Amino acid sequence: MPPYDPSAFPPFAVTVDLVVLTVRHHALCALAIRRGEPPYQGRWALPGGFVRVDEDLGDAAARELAEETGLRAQNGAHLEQLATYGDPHRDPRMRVVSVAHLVLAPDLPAPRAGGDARSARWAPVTELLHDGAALAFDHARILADGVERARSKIEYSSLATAFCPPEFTVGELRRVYEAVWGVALDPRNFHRKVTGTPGFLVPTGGTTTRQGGRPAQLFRAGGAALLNPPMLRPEV
Amino acid sequence: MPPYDPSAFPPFAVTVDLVVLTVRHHALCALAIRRGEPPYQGRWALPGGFVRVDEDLGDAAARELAEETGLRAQNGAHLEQLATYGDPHRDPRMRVVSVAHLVLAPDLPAPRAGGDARSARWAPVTELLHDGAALAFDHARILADGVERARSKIEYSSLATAFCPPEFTVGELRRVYEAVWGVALDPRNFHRKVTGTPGFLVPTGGTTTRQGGRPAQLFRAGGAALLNPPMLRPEV
DNA sequence: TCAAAAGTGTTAAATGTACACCCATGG
DNA sequence: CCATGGGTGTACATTTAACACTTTTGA
Repeated sequence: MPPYDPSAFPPFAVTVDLVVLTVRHHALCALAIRRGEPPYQGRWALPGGFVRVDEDLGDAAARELAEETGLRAQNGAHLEQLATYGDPHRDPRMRVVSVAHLVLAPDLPAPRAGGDARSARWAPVTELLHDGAALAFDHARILADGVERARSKIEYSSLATAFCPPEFTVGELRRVYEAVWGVALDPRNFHRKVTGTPGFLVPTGGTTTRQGGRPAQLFRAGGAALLNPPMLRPEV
Repeated sequence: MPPYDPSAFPPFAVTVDLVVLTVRHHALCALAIRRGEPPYQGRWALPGGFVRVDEDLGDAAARELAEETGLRAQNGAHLEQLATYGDPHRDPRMRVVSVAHLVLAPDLPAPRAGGDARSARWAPVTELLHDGAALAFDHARILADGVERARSKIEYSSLATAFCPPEFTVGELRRVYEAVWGVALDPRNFHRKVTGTPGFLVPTGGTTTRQGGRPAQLFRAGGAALLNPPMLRPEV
């Protein structure tokens, strides 16, 4: 790396953007914020903000997440770095490099953006990625990358449990997979598969009938991060 | 995203670092550059440099790759973004955010760094990640992340062919998998598997005896990016 | 009593694994 | 001739996929 010559390499602004995903009403949804000022005033965008001088990237993402949603990354939600976007013209005001992060959260929280519920909402990703939605900046691309990451990662990791409350049933977990992948899964084979994968689920002993029908066992996420064997996504 | 207030958010330097991997002598190797100046003078580091004002991140990575190795990303080599590292103290001089990229290249090229071969070399990753090696900055962590990405990605994508010359044999491809994963694979089952995976390999019609023994068919990489079924890495 | 969701059993097909065996070359 | 790597056949174990069937609740 050559010595730093500020005149040859003007500085950049560095931001974090968040793809916050959850499953609501059997649909994969993302958190969107309505922009109150130019550019892209009035358009929907991903939550995000500037990284502070003394702050690591992951810390900045966690801080923005707490500020915009009240969610704590500790508390069930999963936070990981997604990718970095640095097209010279992605922001018309200046040169901004944005480190996008992916958050997977349970359905519980109601969005709040500075206390103004009208300017933040959960929207189905199909809607946000539709041609007419026209998210601000390159946020459609970032959202699409985040959704793709989530779709592939629940296949070989235990991350699908991050979409569930602390205690959940096999059926609830199955509906997460169905919503994220957009397919129907055989409930009987799914049950055998997840309960047979070591470290994925641990029974809490309790049961619930909140989904109707016969009482279902309650589970919480086991320690395993990687699933072996993986969940198989039905082919396209 | 709030308005940009430069006094509140001092600027960052943005760099790209490169994890350039190849397979030489049955070992997974990475390109290392010896630092000629402080900090970490005399220590080995990953190649990299500052992103220019009007340059996208991928373009900066491709440019650095060409400058430091003569490799063109077009020509067989594979280039993808890896991850971004932004710890406030990762560079003692100033706040630097580095967007690491991963390059997979065939064995052919001899390293050259500004024409000085003594200051650039291919080193086995086991050696570079050994405690005594002490790569500069956080480059050991970046290299480890790149190796892990390569190990998992050749499992479900056709990327292993990026380590091979334009035409290669099944045995040569197998030795790539063995070097990257550090395991021995059954040559017979491997042959059936790769030739049976649609879109992975297309025969060129030629044969070669460069590995000795019976002449082997030559193949080139097929169009498929994702392997279905995936190659299975033998369990640990 | 019925609908709904949970959970178990069973079977056929597909896939993975181990290894015996033959093939075609260079030395 | 023989060592070396290339390639095919085959048998067995494991996994997947489809679906019949039983269980336990609330309405």
